[in-house]
Amino acid sequence: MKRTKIKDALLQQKGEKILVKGWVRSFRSNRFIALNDGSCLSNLQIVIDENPDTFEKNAEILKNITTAASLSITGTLVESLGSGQAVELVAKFSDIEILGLANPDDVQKTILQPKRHSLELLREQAHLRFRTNLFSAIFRIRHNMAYAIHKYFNDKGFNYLHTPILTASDAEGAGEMFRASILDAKNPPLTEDGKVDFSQDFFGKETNLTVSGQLEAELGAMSLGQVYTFGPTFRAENSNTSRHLAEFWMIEPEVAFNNLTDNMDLSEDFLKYLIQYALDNCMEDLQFLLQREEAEEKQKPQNERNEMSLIDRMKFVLSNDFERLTYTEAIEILLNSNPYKKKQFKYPIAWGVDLASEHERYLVEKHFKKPVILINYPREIKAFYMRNNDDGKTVAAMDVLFPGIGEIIGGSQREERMDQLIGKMKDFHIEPQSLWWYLDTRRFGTAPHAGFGLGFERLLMFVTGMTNIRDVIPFPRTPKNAEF
RNA sequence: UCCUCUUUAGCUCAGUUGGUUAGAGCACCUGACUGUUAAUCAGGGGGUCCUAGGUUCAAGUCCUAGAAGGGGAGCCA
Repeated sequence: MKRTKIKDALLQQKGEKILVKGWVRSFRSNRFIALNDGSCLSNLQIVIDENPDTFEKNAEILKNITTAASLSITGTLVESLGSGQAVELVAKFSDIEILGLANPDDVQKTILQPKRHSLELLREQAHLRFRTNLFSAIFRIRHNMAYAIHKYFNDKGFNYLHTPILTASDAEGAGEMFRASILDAKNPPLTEDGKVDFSQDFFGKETNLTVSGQLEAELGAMSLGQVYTFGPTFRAENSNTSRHLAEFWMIEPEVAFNNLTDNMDLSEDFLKYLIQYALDNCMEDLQFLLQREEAEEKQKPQNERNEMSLIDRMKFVLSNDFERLTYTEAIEILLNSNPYKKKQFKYPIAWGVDLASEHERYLVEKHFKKPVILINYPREIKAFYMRNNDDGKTVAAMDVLFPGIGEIIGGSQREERMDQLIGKMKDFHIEPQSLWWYLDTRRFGTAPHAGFGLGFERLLMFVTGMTNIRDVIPFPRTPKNAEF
């Protein structure tokens, strides 16, 4: 018989004989097995239809139906007599095959033991946390969001571009990089002036893991028109926060002939599509996350609680236009704000200084109370490739700020004018020759274009309501942590 | 990297002014249990008090250094 997934079994006609396989979540009264196979959040209840006088004869199998064991069971689907579920599967001992044992003494030492665990402990056992309701829900949603991203871009005629993960360009300015090398770490070959001789390394030059696929994506966009990347990204920054990972996944669309307004429109439409997709396709898991969040919120003091629930926050973003304003306007608002007047901000506010997260949070969570797109930042505080505005002071940058998360998207219209671009590179102490291939796109039929980077895990934080980024990626890499 | 808090049983935590044999709930083990929903009831086992020094007659408790983790900040997505 072919295996039926529990997700489908729960919808199937009563009276049918089916085969299911999965892992035991709990076993009660020598009779009721809660079986989960990951196809959905819900368990299937197996009811063992035997008299107690058969127990002795089947002691071996009875003993081995323990939390976390894997089973294969054939049985008949019937209407449930209990109140917790609509249907259940009735089976005899002879219908149950133990596929994999789980010793209760050992299970007890893991998060598989059927009780509530802290997120910190679950993180330490990331290899087992998939087996929990919470993390199976999160990673089903993660899959659905990844799929929705590809679907969105495919439906809009974008091309998925695989930009390199190993890269020799060191001028992107997006952060500290991880070196990729096969040289002997203890005794690397040295040049005459005592530096590491990377000419003897695998690529014949110093290479690193990518911090962004943007520059290469621009090259693709200059022919394919619209491209996007979706891949791992590596930052060797010593960031110890709930919003940063050393290895994370980033989506970077890049569109020829788009200006900053087009770019804002794309980012807003894209985010709304993804949130709508989650509501349309992940409701069972979202309901579970909602209930979990509500239980958590009850533990907190009133003033720290969310004003809106998870699903309400998602619907709220869908039904409101993102607030679009310039950096200069944002500074004005902040200078006129109550917290500024009462000297409640820790960091200074002045034109030319980057906004601190307390300022961004004020704008998003207090002033506008919805997602905000900030544009036209001072040129000195943004990357070299962002297009100079005509005022001579600002660049066509945009940051999309979300409540509770901060910057979820960073992007810009790119500088397409060769002279301006070279001028900017010099200002930022980047040797133009090192990016000769990038500059070539401006030599041969240059065109206005724009793009942005979306942090995949930050999106997932918003969609799942998880407040630590380490809980929305299977195996988080952070300073001092690369287990599994 | 900075600020701050935490580290005691498998887990979550209590542990008084430094003082006898370090406790609870859950989990686990043994037994009971055919309509349970993280089942329930009875009994039982289980400790490198984060690590290394130090003070003291005596340290889970006080001091110094370090490690790991949480929260916040910087950097950013």
